[in-house]
Amino acid sequence: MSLSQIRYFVAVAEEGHVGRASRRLRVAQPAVSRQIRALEDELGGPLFERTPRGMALLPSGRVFLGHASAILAAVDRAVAATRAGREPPA
Amino acid sequence: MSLSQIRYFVAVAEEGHVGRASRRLRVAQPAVSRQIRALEDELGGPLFERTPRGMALLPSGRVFLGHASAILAAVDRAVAATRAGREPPA
DNA sequence: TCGGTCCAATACCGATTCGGTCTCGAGCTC
DNA sequence: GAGCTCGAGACCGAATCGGTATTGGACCGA
Repeated sequence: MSLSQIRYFVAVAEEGHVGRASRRLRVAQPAVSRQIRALEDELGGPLFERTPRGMALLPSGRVFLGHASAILAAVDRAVAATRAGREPPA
Repeated sequence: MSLSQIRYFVAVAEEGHVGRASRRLRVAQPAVSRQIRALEDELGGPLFERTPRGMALLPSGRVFLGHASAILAAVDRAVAATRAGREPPA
Protein backbone atom coordinates (compact mmCIF):
# COMPACT_ATOMS: atom_id res chain seq x y z
CA MET A 1 0.00 0.00 0.00
CA SER A 2 1.25 3.46 -0.88
CA LEU A 3 0.12 7.00 -0.25
CA SER A 4 -0.48 7.38 -3.97
CA GLN A 5 -2.89 4.47 -3.90
CA ILE A 6 -4.74 6.08 -1.02
CA ARG A 7 -4.91 9.40 -2.87
CA TYR A 8 -6.17 7.66 -5.99
CA PHE A 9 -8.76 5.80 -3.99
CA VAL A 10 -10.10 8.97 -2.36
CA ALA A 11 -10.28 10.71 -5.74
CA VAL A 12 -12.20 7.83 -7.31
CA ALA A 13 -14.52 7.59 -4.32
CA GLU A 14 -15.27 11.29 -4.51
CA GLU A 15 -15.67 11.46 -8.27
CA GLY A 16 -17.43 8.16 -8.74
CA HIS A 17 -15.45 7.56 -11.92
CA VAL A 18 -11.93 6.36 -12.60
CA GLY A 19 -11.69 8.55 -15.68
CA ARG A 20 -12.85 11.69 -13.89
CA ALA A 21 -10.51 11.00 -10.98
CA SER A 22 -7.60 10.41 -13.34
CA ARG A 23 -8.18 13.81 -14.94
CA ARG A 24 -8.29 15.48 -11.55
CA LEU A 25 -5.09 13.70 -10.57
CA ARG A 26 -3.45 14.52 -13.92
CA VAL A 27 -2.69 10.86 -14.48
CA ALA A 28 -3.79 8.46 -17.19
CA GLN A 29 -6.90 6.40 -16.54
CA PRO A 30 -5.27 2.96 -16.66
CA ALA A 31 -2.74 4.00 -14.03
CA VAL A 32 -5.52 4.84 -11.59
CA SER A 33 -7.42 1.69 -12.51
CA ARG A 34 -4.40 -0.46 -11.79
CA GLN A 35 -3.61 1.11 -8.44
CA ILE A 36 -7.19 0.78 -7.26
CA ARG A 37 -7.13 -2.88 -8.19
CA ALA A 38 -3.81 -3.41 -6.40
CA LEU A 39 -5.25 -1.75 -3.32
CA GLU A 40 -8.27 -4.01 -3.43
CA ASP A 41 -6.03 -7.04 -3.78
CA GLU A 42 -4.03 -6.01 -0.75
CA LEU A 43 -7.17 -5.43 1.30
CA GLY A 44 -8.52 -8.82 0.35
CA GLY A 45 -11.55 -7.79 -1.65
CA PRO A 46 -13.27 -5.11 -3.72
CA LEU A 47 -13.90 -1.59 -2.44
CA PHE A 48 -16.06 -0.51 -5.37
CA GLU A 49 -18.83 -1.98 -7.37
CA ARG A 50 -18.16 -1.57 -11.09
CA THR A 51 -21.24 -0.31 -12.83
CA PRO A 52 -21.76 0.90 -16.38
CA ARG A 53 -22.08 4.40 -14.90
CA GLY A 54 -18.86 4.29 -12.92
CA MET A 55 -17.63 3.17 -9.55
CA ALA A 56 -19.95 2.85 -6.57
CA LEU A 57 -18.51 2.51 -3.07
CA LEU A 58 -19.18 -0.80 -1.37
CA PRO A 59 -19.61 -0.92 2.42
CA SER A 60 -15.97 -1.88 2.90
CA GLY A 61 -15.05 1.01 0.61
CA ARG A 62 -16.98 3.40 2.79
CA VAL A 63 -15.15 2.10 5.84
CA PHE A 64 -11.81 2.52 4.15
CA LEU A 65 -12.65 5.99 2.84
CA GLY A 66 -12.97 7.40 6.33
CA HIS A 67 -9.59 6.03 7.34
CA ALA A 68 -7.99 7.05 4.05
CA SER A 69 -9.02 10.67 4.44
CA ALA A 70 -7.67 10.64 7.98
CA ILE A 71 -4.34 9.27 6.80
CA LEU A 72 -3.94 11.93 4.12
CA ALA A 73 -4.85 14.65 6.59
CA ALA A 74 -2.30 13.25 9.05
CA VAL A 75 0.38 13.34 6.38
CA ASP A 76 -0.40 16.97 5.60
CA ARG A 77 -0.24 17.83 9.27
CA ALA A 78 3.07 16.01 9.65
CA VAL A 79 4.64 17.95 6.79
CA ALA A 80 3.25 21.27 7.93
CA ALA A 81 4.29 20.78 11.55
CA THR A 82 7.79 19.66 10.67
CA ARG A 83 8.33 22.50 8.24
CA ALA A 84 6.85 24.99 10.70
CA GLY A 85 9.47 24.09 13.27
CA ARG A 86 12.12 25.14 10.80
CA GLU A 87 10.56 28.07 9.01
CA PRO A 88 8.45 30.00 11.52
CA PRO A 89 5.31 31.17 9.70
CA ALA A 90 6.40 34.71 8.80
CA MET B 1 6.97 10.88 0.52
CA SER B 2 6.04 7.24 0.85
CA LEU B 3 4.90 4.97 3.63
CA SER B 4 8.18 3.08 3.31
CA GLN B 5 10.10 6.25 3.98
CA ILE B 6 8.00 6.86 7.07
CA ARG B 7 8.59 3.30 8.27
CA TYR B 8 12.32 3.64 7.66
CA PHE B 9 12.36 6.92 9.52
CA VAL B 10 10.62 5.49 12.57
CA ALA B 11 12.97 2.52 12.63
CA VAL B 12 16.04 4.75 12.48
CA ALA B 13 14.65 7.06 15.12
CA GLU B 14 13.96 4.14 17.43
CA GLU B 15 17.24 2.37 16.83
CA GLY B 16 19.44 5.42 16.66
CA HIS B 17 21.41 3.80 13.84
CA VAL B 18 20.83 3.39 10.14
CA GLY B 19 22.62 0.06 10.15
CA ARG B 20 20.64 -1.34 13.05
CA ALA B 21 17.39 -0.12 11.52
CA SER B 22 18.28 -1.65 8.17
CA ARG B 23 18.82 -5.03 9.82
CA ARG B 24 15.47 -4.78 11.59
CA LEU B 25 13.81 -3.81 8.31
CA ARG B 26 15.64 -6.56 6.41
CA VAL B 27 16.97 -4.16 3.79
CA ALA B 28 20.47 -2.99 2.98
CA GLN B 29 21.93 -0.04 4.84
CA PRO B 30 22.38 2.27 1.83
CA ALA B 31 18.74 1.85 0.89
CA VAL B 32 17.63 3.15 4.27
CA SER B 33 20.21 5.92 4.16
CA ARG B 34 18.94 7.07 0.79
CA GLN B 35 15.30 7.11 1.78
CA ILE B 36 16.01 9.05 4.95
CA ARG B 37 17.90 11.60 2.93
CA ALA B 38 15.10 11.85 0.37
CA LEU B 39 12.63 12.39 3.19
CA GLU B 40 14.77 15.14 4.64
CA ASP B 41 15.03 16.78 1.24
CA GLU B 42 11.26 16.73 0.87
CA LEU B 43 10.76 18.20 4.31
CA GLY B 44 13.21 20.97 3.62
CA GLY B 45 15.90 20.12 6.13
CA PRO B 46 17.59 17.45 8.26
CA LEU B 47 15.68 15.35 10.78
CA PHE B 48 18.75 13.74 12.34
CA GLU B 49 22.13 14.86 13.42
CA ARG B 50 24.82 12.54 12.06
CA THR B 51 27.23 11.63 14.78
CA PRO B 52 30.05 9.11 14.83
CA ARG B 53 27.86 7.05 17.10
CA GLY B 54 24.81 7.07 14.90
CA MET B 55 21.79 9.22 14.26
CA ALA B 56 20.44 11.62 16.87
CA LEU B 57 16.97 13.11 16.44
CA LEU B 58 16.88 16.85 15.90
CA PRO B 59 13.93 18.87 17.22
CA SER B 60 12.23 18.76 13.83
CA GLY B 61 12.83 15.01 13.80
CA ARG B 62 11.10 14.67 17.13
CA VAL B 63 8.14 16.62 15.79
CA PHE B 64 7.94 14.43 12.72
CA LEU B 65 8.31 11.23 14.72
CA GLY B 66 5.09 11.82 16.59
CA HIS B 67 3.18 12.36 13.39
CA ALA B 68 4.91 9.47 11.64
CA SER B 69 3.89 7.00 14.32
CA ALA B 70 0.34 8.28 14.13
CA ILE B 71 0.27 7.82 10.37
CA LEU B 72 1.51 4.23 10.57
CA ALA B 73 -1.01 3.45 13.29
CA ALA B 74 -3.77 4.96 11.17
CA VAL B 75 -2.76 2.78 8.24
CA ASP B 76 -2.89 -0.31 10.42
CA ARG B 77 -6.32 0.65 11.69
CA ALA B 78 -7.52 1.28 8.13
CA VAL B 79 -6.44 -2.15 6.98
CA ALA B 80 -7.82 -3.92 10.03
CA ALA B 81 -11.16 -2.13 9.91
CA THR B 82 -11.63 -2.72 6.18
CA ARG B 83 -10.72 -6.38 6.44
CA ALA B 84 -12.90 -6.81 9.51
CA GLY B 85 -15.95 -5.69 7.56
CA ARG B 86 -15.37 -8.56 5.17
CA GLU B 87 -14.11 -11.34 7.39
CA PRO B 88 -15.84 -11.09 10.77
CA PRO B 89 -13.24 -11.91 13.45
CA ALA B 90 -14.06 -15.58 14.06
C1' DT C 1 -30.94 -4.39 -34.19
C1' DC C 2 -27.25 -1.73 -35.25
C1' DG C 3 -23.99 2.26 -34.69
C1' DG C 4 -22.39 5.59 -31.18
C1' DT C 5 -21.14 6.59 -26.60
C1' DC C 6 -19.19 5.81 -21.96
C1' DC C 7 -17.08 3.24 -18.84
C1' DA C 8 -13.21 0.32 -16.73
C1' DA C 9 -9.79 -3.22 -17.77
C1' DT C 10 -5.92 -5.24 -20.37
C1' DA C 11 -1.53 -5.55 -23.32
C1' DC C 12 2.50 -3.71 -24.23
C1' DC C 13 6.37 -0.60 -23.73
C1' DG C 14 9.60 3.01 -22.02
C1' DA C 15 10.99 5.64 -18.00
C1' DT C 16 11.58 6.12 -13.32
C1' DT C 17 12.33 4.25 -8.82
C1' DC C 18 14.19 1.09 -5.65
C1' DG C 19 17.25 -2.00 -3.53
C1' DG C 20 21.83 -4.63 -3.40
C1' DT C 21 26.91 -4.82 -3.61
C1' DC C 22 31.07 -2.63 -3.18
C1' DT C 23 33.68 1.07 -1.64
C1' DC C 24 35.02 5.39 0.52
C1' DG C 25 35.55 9.05 4.19
C1' DA C 26 35.07 10.58 8.83
C1' DG C 27 35.59 9.89 13.65
C1' DC C 28 36.51 7.26 17.81
C1' DT C 29 39.45 3.89 20.69
C1' DC C 30 43.40 1.63 22.19
C1' DG D 1 48.83 4.71 13.54
C1' DA D 2 45.83 0.20 13.21
C1' DG D 3 41.42 -1.25 13.68
C1' DC D 4 36.64 -0.52 14.31
C1' DT D 5 32.08 1.59 13.54
C1' DC D 6 29.25 4.52 11.29
C1' DG D 7 26.77 6.78 7.30
C1' DA D 8 27.17 8.09 2.44
C1' DG D 9 28.29 7.67 -2.54
C1' DA D 10 28.93 5.06 -7.12
C1' DC D 11 27.33 1.73 -9.89
C1' DC D 12 24.20 -1.80 -11.62
C1' DG D 13 20.19 -4.98 -12.16
C1' DA D 14 15.35 -5.68 -10.85
C1' DA D 15 10.94 -4.14 -9.93
C1' DT D 16 7.49 -0.57 -10.13
C1' DC D 17 4.98 2.92 -12.33
C1' DG D 18 2.79 5.56 -15.80
C1' DG D 19 1.52 6.34 -20.83
C1' DT D 20 -0.45 4.86 -25.35
C1' DA D 21 -3.30 1.98 -27.80
C1' DT D 22 -6.85 -1.23 -27.63
C1' DT D 23 -10.53 -4.32 -25.97
C1' DG D 24 -14.98 -5.69 -23.91
C1' DG D 25 -19.26 -4.73 -21.67
C1' DA D 26 -23.48 -1.90 -20.97
C1' DC D 27 -26.57 1.70 -22.21
C1' DC D 28 -28.98 4.83 -25.63
C1' DG D 29 -31.24 6.53 -29.75
C1' DA D 30 -32.60 5.83 -34.50
